[in-house]
Order: sequence, then C-alpha cells, then structure tokens
Amino acid sequence: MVTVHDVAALSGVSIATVSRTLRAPHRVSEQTRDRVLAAVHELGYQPNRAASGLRGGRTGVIGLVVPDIENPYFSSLTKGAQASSRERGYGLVVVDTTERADVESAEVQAVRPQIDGIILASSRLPDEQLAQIAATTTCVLVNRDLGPDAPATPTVTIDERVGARAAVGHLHDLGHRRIAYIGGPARSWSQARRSAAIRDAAQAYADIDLIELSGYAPDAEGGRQAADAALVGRPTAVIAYNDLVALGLLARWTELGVRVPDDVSLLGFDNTYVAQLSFPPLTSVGVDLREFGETAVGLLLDRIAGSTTDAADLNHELEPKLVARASTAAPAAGAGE
Amino acid sequence: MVTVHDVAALSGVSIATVSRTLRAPHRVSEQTRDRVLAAVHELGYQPNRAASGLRGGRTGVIGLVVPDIENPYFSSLTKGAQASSRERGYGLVVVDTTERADVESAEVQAVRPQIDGIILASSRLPDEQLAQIAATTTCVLVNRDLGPDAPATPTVTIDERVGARAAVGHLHDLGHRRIAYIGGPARSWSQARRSAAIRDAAQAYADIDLIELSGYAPDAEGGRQAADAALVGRPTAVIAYNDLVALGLLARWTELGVRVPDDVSLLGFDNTYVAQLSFPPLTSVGVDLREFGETAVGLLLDRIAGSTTDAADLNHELEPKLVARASTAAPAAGAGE
DNA sequence: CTGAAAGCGCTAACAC
DNA sequence: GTGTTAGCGCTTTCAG
Repeated sequence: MVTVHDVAALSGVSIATVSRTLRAPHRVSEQTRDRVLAAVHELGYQPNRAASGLRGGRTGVIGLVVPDIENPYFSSLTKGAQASSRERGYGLVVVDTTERADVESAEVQAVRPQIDGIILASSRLPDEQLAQIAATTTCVLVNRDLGPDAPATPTVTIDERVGARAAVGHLHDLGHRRIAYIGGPARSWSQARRSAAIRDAAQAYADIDLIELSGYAPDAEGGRQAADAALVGRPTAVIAYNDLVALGLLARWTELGVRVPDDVSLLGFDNTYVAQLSFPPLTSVGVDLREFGETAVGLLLDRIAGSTTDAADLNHELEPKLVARASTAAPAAGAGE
Repeated sequence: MVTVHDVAALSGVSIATVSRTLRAPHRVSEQTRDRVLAAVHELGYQPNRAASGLRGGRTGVIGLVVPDIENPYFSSLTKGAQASSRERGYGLVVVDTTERADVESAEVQAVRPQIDGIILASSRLPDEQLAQIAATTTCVLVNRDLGPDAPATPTVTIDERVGARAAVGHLHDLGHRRIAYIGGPARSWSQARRSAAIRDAAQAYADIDLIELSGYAPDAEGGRQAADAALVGRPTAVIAYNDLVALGLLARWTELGVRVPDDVSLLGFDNTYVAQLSFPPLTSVGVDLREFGETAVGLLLDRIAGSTTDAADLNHELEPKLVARASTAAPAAGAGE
C-alpha cells in the first residue's frame, strides 16, 4: 500500500505538502505541485478514505438504503445514485434491508460512523425512529415524509396527483369510463397517496366510475392474485399499483384468455424497465428512476457540502410522466355497458 | 458520536478493556464484561470501522463489482451477497461499472484501500490487468477465469456443460430435433463457454440439428433483433443466450403472431426472476443467483479469515438446474419437416 | 510557501 | 486481567 510518506519521499517534500497538493492545490507553489502530482501518478497513490475521514471528519462516502435491491424500481434508482455519486467523487454503499424495519434500523446504525450522509428510500421505519435518525444524521428521504410537524428533512417524492391525472386522463381520452384500480398493501405510504390521488383524479370526471380494490402484494404474485377480482365490475381499463402487479395481471389474464388491450386496457405505475419486457408492452406512469436517484444524491451532497439549509426547497416533488405503450387502447364498442 | 472513551468512562475501565471486550471477550473477566456491555448498550456505541481498519489492517468491508446493477442477474446476485456478508458481520460496498472497463479499473483502485477483499463479477477487464489485481488483492472472480497459467485466484463459475446438457436434453425429450441457439456478444467470456457447451450437448444426439446464431446484444433488444433470423431455419425450439434475450424474442414473436410454445418452444438461460414475469413463463436454466452471490462471499471471507490457501478447491463450479415452465412443449405434429 | 507535530478512534503489544 | 502506550494514514493548526 502506497501512502503519503512514499509520495513525500519520492518528490522530496513533507507529507503535509502532499496532502495540501491534493486538498488545496492553490496553497502550493506550482513547481512543487507538479513534482508531487508526478510522484502521485508514478506510484499510483490512492488516498485512504478511511484515514482521511478519521481525521477530517468527512469520509467521502454516502449510504443508500433500499428495501429490496432486486426490485427493478430500486435497482434503477440505485444505478442513478451510483452514477451521480461517482461523478461527484463520493463512494456509495448500498444496503438492502430485505423489507425489514429491524434490519434497516440496525444497518443504519452500523454504517453511520463511516458515512457523511444517507439516503433512505421507501423507509419501513416508524415515524419516531425515522425522525430520530433524521435529527442526528445528514439524510434525505425518498418516497416518504415525516409529516409537517417533524424536524425539517429534505425529501424527494413523486407528485402522485400529477401521475394519477395523467393515468386517468389518458384512459378517459381513449374512451374508458369504467376503470378499476388495483391497490397495493393497505399500510404502505405510497399506496395511501397513490389511491387517494387516483380517487381525486377520477372525481374530476363526472362520467367515470372508479372501482377500487386494495391490499395486494406489490409484486407480480399480487397481480396474479388480483386477476379475477379486477374484472368483477366489468371495467374496460385497469390501473395497477405498479408495473410488477400489472405484469402479474397480464400473465394471468393471458392464461385465462382475456386479451390486453382488446378486452381490457392495462396501465402500470413507476415506469420500470420491466414494463418494456412484456407483450403487449405496458403503458406506465412514472419518473425517470435513474434521475430520481441522481436527484436524491444531489440533494444530499448539497447538504453535506453545507450550502444553505434553505427550508424553502426542502421538499422536491418530481413530476411523473405517462409513457403510452400498447397495453392501453380504446375500449371495444359496446364494452362495459 | 460515541467512542470507546465514552464507554470506558461510563463503565469505569480503560479503553483497551472496552476494545478487548468486543474483540476478545474471553480475555476479560465476566463481571467487567457485563459492565462494559451494559455501557455499550446504553450509549448505543457503534465501533468506527474506519478507525478499526486503520489500526488493525482489517476494515470489515468487502467490495462487489458488477457491470450493471439494473440487470436482474446482478441484482439477484447482489442481494445474495448482501445477505451473506451481513450475516457474517461484514459491510458490502457495491460498485456498478456501467459495463465499462475503464470505470471498473478506476473504481477497483479507489475502493481497494478501504476493503479487505473484492468480488469481481463478470469482469470486463483484460486478462493482464485482472491478473495484476488478483495478485495484489484478496479477490474472488465470478463468471470469469484467468486461464491455467495465471496466478491462483478463487473462482466461482457455472458449469455450462451441465446447463447445456439440461437444456438440450429437455428439448430432445420433448421431441425437438431442430434447435436454434441465439448467442450473445461474440467477445463475451460467457457466450464463448455457453455456445461451445451447447454445441457439445447437441452433438451427443445424432438426430439433433443445431442452428447457431450469435452476436446479439444480451438484452431484450437483442432478442427483438434476433426474432426473424431465429426462425429462418424453421427450428421447433429456440434456446436464447439469456432470459432477457428470450423475453425480447417472445415479445416480438407475439407481435408477429408466432405463438410460444405452440409454434416454437423457447428456453432461456440464467433463471432470473424476469423469467416468471412473462406469459408464457419462461423455461430457464441456471443456478440460484442469490446462492451464487452467497457462495462468492463465503469464498472471499474464508480467504480473508486466512484459512488454507488450498489450491485444490480454488475453483467452484456451480451446477445449474433447468426450471421447466410453459414456454417449452412438444413440437406440433409435422412441424420442422 | 512549507515543515513539524498533534491527534481522529481504534487495536495490539507490552507492562503491571 | 487490566491499563499504558504507540501508532495506522491522513489533515490541519501552528511555526518558521
């Protein structure tokens, strides 16, 4: 392992100068700088982040905590976060909590000493515990907030109302009037917001009948489970809690001979890459997930860099877009009568 | 931040005893141990891994480098690795190289000082560079080797011959005699092994005609591109390089009115979770990917713990299994004549 | 502009 | 068994 001492020896300066050359180049004469940099290059010197963090307080590493890295939603988000933290010279440690609050809590405690800040995505932690972490750590919340009376914590969320309006509007434009919504887990923060938004969006149209179901697992299996119930009210279009649920619905329907979009239109949420994998490809509403990850990292890093703790732009709400694909079309004439 | 000093003060011992209580409990009297542990608990003390690594040489962190975390293959592998390293008390830092050798090289250099070892999955690095890393770092190679004359490096690979035999045998059992293989990128290490294995497996049957194509991108888009060419020789079954390619084939075929498995059977590789998302669900050949990740971590950690550098069991070759789903069936009577 | 020196939190000799 | 002490590699005063 090559250290500052090696570089110092080779370039004939003290270790302090080596450190300065790297951290504050303007405080070193140009010719020493060149000599040091040459030595750094020649030896392939790599500052030891652990040591530098120990002394300087900053570790150069941030954490990203997700419930399930296997979920395409979070893997795309992670990819964006990774790219953007690398670009800004930070390391990223990713933690998969396997959806468990206890694991999340333990892991956050464990990584805290070695990071400058943390991004908690779709945290499963109860409000008080989350508030406590937010109060003692530089952190950014993704897909989650703490209510108005909680300590000011930056959040990045999705504007569900915009998404719901896009979804419902798209279906209405196509001519759909009976629409079913297959909701996710009853206690989920996102499900609560999403279903409320869809209800509101539907109410804006006097002629839309909305059939609401909920409580399904937010994955393909949940979709399969919901496949029969979804069609009970004879909707001409179904909105699924997310793409995975939509894919489950689609698979089971195809098995049963129900055709999409001929018999029923199908629309997913989140716009994950799996929406493009099926046939027909899924119309889906969501933000660019990599960008989502990048935004969260940007917010956190700005905070760490210590710019203004401007309470004004603490909450970033991203606007989802609808990506129309073949799974939605006009209802068959005479359907849903 | 709470340190050893705080714990020492609260429990009325020296910092050395605190450290000992945590690292070598048997070297401390039972009653002091209890006192220290109580203090640790009360203060919520978390050892600072950076500091401990700096002094002790071991950081308690390992690295996992993957080409693309968004790819279901690697996200499942990562999930397994994460679970197993957590279980053994190690932190895991995941690096996504975005398939670029230069990024991989730079990132490996950057994380090296802060980790005890590294897992390189499907490395894009040229042999010499990889050999150089392997020589200077405790590492484990996944889906890649260095040839027989290279420095001894532990490897976890998939036994492609077993997989190919399972795939071809399954199709032969169903009655298929004309089989097409849609290969991946020409220069890929896995593609080279996989196509050779399939060729060998097919040759074991005198009555099988194998049609080989290759050079397609290893994703759904590659599959869509290959959809027409795949059917040119009128095969009754098609084996795809991986599940993503299979899904691309399936989507495009469905679009064209070609039915799976009625018109043609389809079989994927890797057994990623996306194989269960389509309709029909994909028959696929592969190992349990989480287990794959766990195995790699286990190997690395055994190595770090410093057990025998037994050259004997350096190369772990996992046996893939075929998971039969609805995408494969007997060929239609009179097909492929 | 540069060097000497103090210490970040921790572990591993080495004394007692 | 337990405490004292010397650093790990680095940054950062403080002198010069």
